[in-house]
Amino acid sequence: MAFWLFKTEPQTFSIDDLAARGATGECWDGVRNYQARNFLRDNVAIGDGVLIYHSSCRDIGVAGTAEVIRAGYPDPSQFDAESPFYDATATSHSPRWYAVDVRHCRTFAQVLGRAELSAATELSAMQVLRRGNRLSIMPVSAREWHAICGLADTDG
DNA sequence: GCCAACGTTGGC
DNA sequence: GCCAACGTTGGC
Repeated sequence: MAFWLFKTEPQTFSIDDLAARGATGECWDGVRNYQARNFLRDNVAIGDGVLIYHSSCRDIGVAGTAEVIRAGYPDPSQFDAESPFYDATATSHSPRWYAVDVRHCRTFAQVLGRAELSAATELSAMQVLRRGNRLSIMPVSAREWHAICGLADTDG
């Protein structure tokens, strides 16, 4: 079992939106970066844990957790001419972009902000905390995962 | 709104 | 295949 961090802008799709999807979960589509695509296509597996990270908003940070319920498959939005994620160069025979499905597990009492995360020694090397980081899908170590769950448990 | 950092594009 | 220009991301 592996752990991941997925970024999302909550004004577009938040942890509450994910929670509202219940056990059905949500297709995590629209990822248009090759490194992130490769993770979705090749590495993200059913049962993996996902930190839901809110970016570009007032309360930046880890908002809760989710679980992968479907591994990588061609992102349907690349074939949808009406979608902002449409990619005319992609074909069903040769898809370019991938998605996974996730379902909500937990909403933290408070969003764990960057200052709080940075203060934890176990999280000193966390990729999302690195300056200039722009990856929207990135691996998280088991140690980081457990440290963050621990912070959430003792928070609020 | 600013600006640094990054990924992508396109001319050569 | 290099690399400068450009557009985007994302914290502040």
